[in-house]
Amino acid sequence: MGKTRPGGHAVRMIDVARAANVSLMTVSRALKEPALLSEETRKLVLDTVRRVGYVPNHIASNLASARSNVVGQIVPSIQNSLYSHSIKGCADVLRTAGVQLLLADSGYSLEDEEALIDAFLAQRVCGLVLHNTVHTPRAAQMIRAAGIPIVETGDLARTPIDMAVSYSNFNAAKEMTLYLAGRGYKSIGFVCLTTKNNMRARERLKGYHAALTALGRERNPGLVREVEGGLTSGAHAMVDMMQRAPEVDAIFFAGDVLAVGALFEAQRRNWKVPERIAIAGFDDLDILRHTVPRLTCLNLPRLEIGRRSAEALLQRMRSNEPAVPTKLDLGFEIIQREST
Amino acid sequence: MGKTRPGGHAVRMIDVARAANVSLMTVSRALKEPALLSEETRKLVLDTVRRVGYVPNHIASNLASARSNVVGQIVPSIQNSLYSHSIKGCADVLRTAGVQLLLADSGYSLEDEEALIDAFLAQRVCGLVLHNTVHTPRAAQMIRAAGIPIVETGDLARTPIDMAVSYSNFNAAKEMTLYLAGRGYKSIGFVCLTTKNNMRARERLKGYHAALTALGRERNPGLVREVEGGLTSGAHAMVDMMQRAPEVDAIFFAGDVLAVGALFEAQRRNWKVPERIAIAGFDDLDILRHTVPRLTCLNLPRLEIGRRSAEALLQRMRSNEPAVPTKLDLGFEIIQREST
DNA sequence: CTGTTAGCGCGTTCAA
DNA sequence: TTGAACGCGCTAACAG
Repeated sequence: MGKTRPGGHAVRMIDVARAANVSLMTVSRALKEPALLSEETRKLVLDTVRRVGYVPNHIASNLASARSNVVGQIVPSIQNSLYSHSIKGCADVLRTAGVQLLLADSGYSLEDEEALIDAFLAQRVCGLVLHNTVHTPRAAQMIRAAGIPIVETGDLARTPIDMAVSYSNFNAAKEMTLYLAGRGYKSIGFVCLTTKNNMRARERLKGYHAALTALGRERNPGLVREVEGGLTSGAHAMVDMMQRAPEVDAIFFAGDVLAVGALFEAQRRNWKVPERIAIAGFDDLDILRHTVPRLTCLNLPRLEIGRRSAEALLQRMRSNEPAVPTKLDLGFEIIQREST
Repeated sequence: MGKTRPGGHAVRMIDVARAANVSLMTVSRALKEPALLSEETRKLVLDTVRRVGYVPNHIASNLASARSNVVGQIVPSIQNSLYSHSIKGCADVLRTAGVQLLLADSGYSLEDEEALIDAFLAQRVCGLVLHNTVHTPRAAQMIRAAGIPIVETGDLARTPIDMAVSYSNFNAAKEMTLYLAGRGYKSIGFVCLTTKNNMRARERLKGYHAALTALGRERNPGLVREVEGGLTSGAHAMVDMMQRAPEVDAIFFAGDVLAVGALFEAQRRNWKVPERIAIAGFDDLDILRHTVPRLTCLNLPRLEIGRRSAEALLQRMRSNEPAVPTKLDLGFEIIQREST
């Protein structure tokens, strides 16, 4: 693709050196190891750098030093606000360390993820953050072969490739189900995203089932729905479930904005929440705090996951320690509001 | 930062060449210009590439060819869903061209934007997308000096540094105001984000005023509020305005989720919308289609702006044309719903 | 069609 | 504290 400078020649380090009447290495040091130079020389060089408008060439620097200052992050969807919190956390921490963020979304596809990992490795990223704990065999193998630190988020991987930073979808779904039971709901419905190709949804469903088992309740297929994302899906799932299983008194929407969609539908139909039907959501989206009634949900450490992932990468990069697999469970909390 | 391969040596192009018993250039060509090779050689090389697990080193490639395949994008906020649509559009188009996206957020600060531009130029990005039409003098000068294509979005810049792809905030705000007047509202309030340091908010306010002038109405400071972002701000602004200027019959919330916050507040207070107060929003957030009542708003081509920005960059990169300043106005539309 | 030569801009290493 | 030589992994330009 594009020539870096169609318009002319960039100022190189050697140009600065000549302009300041020092060697190239002195310029290099003034920029990277200023302590090694006399104050006089350092000042001269840095002034010259500014005067001639020199912009360091990290790409050459990276090649020469066999290091990189770019981290790659792959999320299922850039537009989904849940992931943007992780991205933000990651970007913030990386920035303070002078590391750049290469971003891409996989569209929930393992094949696309593999292609992106390929591309990122070709860019010689010095670390990787994946919102995924399942990968194609080739992807996993490439990452291992690259020997760079990598953090898997999105769920607590049983056997991380390298490191894992997340909460447990299983536990979160289980605890919320138990919590609803504790508030007296006898027939708790469960709605999640399609579990096919979505390990996180699968874990949540398992957690729901585990809670039923713990409660000594029967599984009832009529109380479970797998749907696509979106406000409309949540609305449909609720209406449908209440028709086919009229005994349902609470629904736990374990995904995205499903709960909000259901709540709006209830408003439209003038169904009282929680009297007629109780609703609980998964993520603490901003909006859940402002609906009428406000929605009970889980509070997941999305931003913190991004931050801690970046920190884990940076630490591993600095201390060239061997890749000791590490799991970091950041937990979650249940937020009680008026909808349950 | 991190060594690229703490664990061992990467397979280089020369290793592939030796394994396949050809010259290094033949490997390079098999990867970049396969048409130049005999089918036999090409197949041999590509097989070897796979067999030895070679991952191209774009960083070396970029250095040698003085090209880059990374585009940088800077948005005010990564978490704001408005911008994530632009990011998505940009990322999608770039991906099909094999170009990567370096992302960062400026936090609405010009100084931070300047620092990021610095960092991106050091990474030798081959193009830049900025959601901003105002920059520090040094930032603008650095960009020009770098000679790379750049797209400014977020508003239609009067004099773009290079190219501009956007809608006009001025026109959008003006048209919506006129539209509300056309629906019979006599006293139209206006709420926007703090205009200090925010050219887009400023343009919207100007558009509102221009509409009043066109309508032959007086400006009334009691009908204008500048607030911080957030659902709560919208709610407060509405309540406050209705107390101090009881004649207000419609409020145009020209920013973010302000309108949603106001609507929720109205629900809480049992104020009928639009009978007691009409509410119009700026962006067509997903949720505006699902509230009760659904919200009238503008539909802005956020995704398309990202896509077209990326396309503009790619085109400029391919044809080494001189930097002819270009403006692309993608327009907007008004979506009438029940709230007005 | 394939190979050879000469760098890209910088950091590492060693010498002064 | 400073400098010179060499090479990172790859591509451009030219030769065969």
